[in-house]
Amino acid sequence: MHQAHPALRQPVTAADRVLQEIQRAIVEGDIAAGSKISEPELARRFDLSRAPLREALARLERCHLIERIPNAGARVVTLSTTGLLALYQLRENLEGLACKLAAEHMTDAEITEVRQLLDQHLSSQRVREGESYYQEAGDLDFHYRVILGSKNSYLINILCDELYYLVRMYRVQLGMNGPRVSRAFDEHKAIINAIANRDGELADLLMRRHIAASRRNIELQLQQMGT
Amino acid sequence: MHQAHPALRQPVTAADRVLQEIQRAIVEGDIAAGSKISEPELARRFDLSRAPLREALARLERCHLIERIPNAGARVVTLSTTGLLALYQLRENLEGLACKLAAEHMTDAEITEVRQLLDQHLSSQRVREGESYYQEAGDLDFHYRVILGSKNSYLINILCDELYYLVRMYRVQLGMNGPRVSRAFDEHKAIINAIANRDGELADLLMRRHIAASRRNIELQLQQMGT
DNA sequence: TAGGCGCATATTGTCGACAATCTACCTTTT
DNA sequence: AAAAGGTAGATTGTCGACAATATGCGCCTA
Repeated sequence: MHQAHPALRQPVTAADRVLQEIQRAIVEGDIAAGSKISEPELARRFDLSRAPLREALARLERCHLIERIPNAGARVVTLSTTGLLALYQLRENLEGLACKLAAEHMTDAEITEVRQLLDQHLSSQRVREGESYYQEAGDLDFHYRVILGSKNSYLINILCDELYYLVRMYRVQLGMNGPRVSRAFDEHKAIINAIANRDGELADLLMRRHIAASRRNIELQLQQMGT
Repeated sequence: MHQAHPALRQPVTAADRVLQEIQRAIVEGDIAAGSKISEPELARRFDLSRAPLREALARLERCHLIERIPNAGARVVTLSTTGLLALYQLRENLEGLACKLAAEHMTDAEITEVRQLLDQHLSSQRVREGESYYQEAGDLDFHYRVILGSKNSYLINILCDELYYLVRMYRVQLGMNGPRVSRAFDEHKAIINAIANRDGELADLLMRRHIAASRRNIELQLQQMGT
């Protein structure tokens, strides 16, 4: 049997469990951005020893949610405009590539599934006008599918395991709901159409634009906050 | 003082030291590709306890040199054609992006340094005609500089910390010396020229071609080995 | 004889304690 | 009074032992 992707795999070890809990806590701001991580404190809080906790911290560092300095401890990352732009710069390129590869490698069945997913989103989105969480979850779901469709394990690993938690953290903590909801759906549709037509070049272009639009939207919000 | 990049930072902790040793051992095939990793054995071999060893293993997994399965242990990665192609596919894109960004962000001083580096390589390469190791080291050095020049920390992290050990492993173990030595130098020159001219688009294109050429070279060698 | 079950062994995951290092406050000196 | 040094406290890094899980062999059964 084919091994499920690590990100989707359910936790089997104590380190896995505490990793997911801390990940959620950091992403949702339950543990404040920029705050110092105390190993003894977290160990007490989650009721386990420091060994599995440190294993979890190592993986948190891997997905850029914390930064560690030897003998000095770990801090939760601080969110910044420059950091966000650097992250989206990379996303634009990597997800563009993912689209191009998805156009080559996705099966017709997988494409059909994504289309069904979008139809689902559309109907549920009509009901919950502008409710940001569902939009976000749906958006991430779409992007996940396309990324997995690239069939490039390194690319999948980077996007799904290492970058997306940070993307979500920015979205949640800077409140990126915005008025892009319905427009994003149309863009998703156009992207999956290009993939279905096996037009990798177009899919690449559309995805880059899609993410660039999202990035501009974020920049505007940040600018307004700054004033 | 600005913190040096992790990859270049000298080891301060026992886990750091053993990480570098095992990294080297795996990359150079001293620990065979595909072989099982025994924690107790390695702990004895490097004369430390399993705690720092496991820390090192976590980081080895991060740079794709080993694969771990919970409760079942770790194996050194197996080298494959499909894996190599997936890796280079990503490199092409990411280093292309790095070039584009380097054209925007590298200082004139940094560009001058890279040019001096290339001149050094050229002279030392004339002496050691076709000696593959030095070529490789020089090549990596050039790529490192350009990547750092992108000034995008996420991109730097992915390329220098997560992907390059595996690239080196393929190069060393599949013996990628080849006749591309002098041609590669010319390509490097062209790339740094484009960066110096602040022509990001061209630098991107040239770097993609440069890596694609390297990839085709590898494919040929693999094909010949397969027959 | 082939296949499946169960136990012995070995390996990984986790724990609590100790050692090494850093941080912060206080003292001392110019 | 400001700066440098030292010391106490806390935190991280490392260790050895125990618990939980997987691997492999022998045995039993069909």
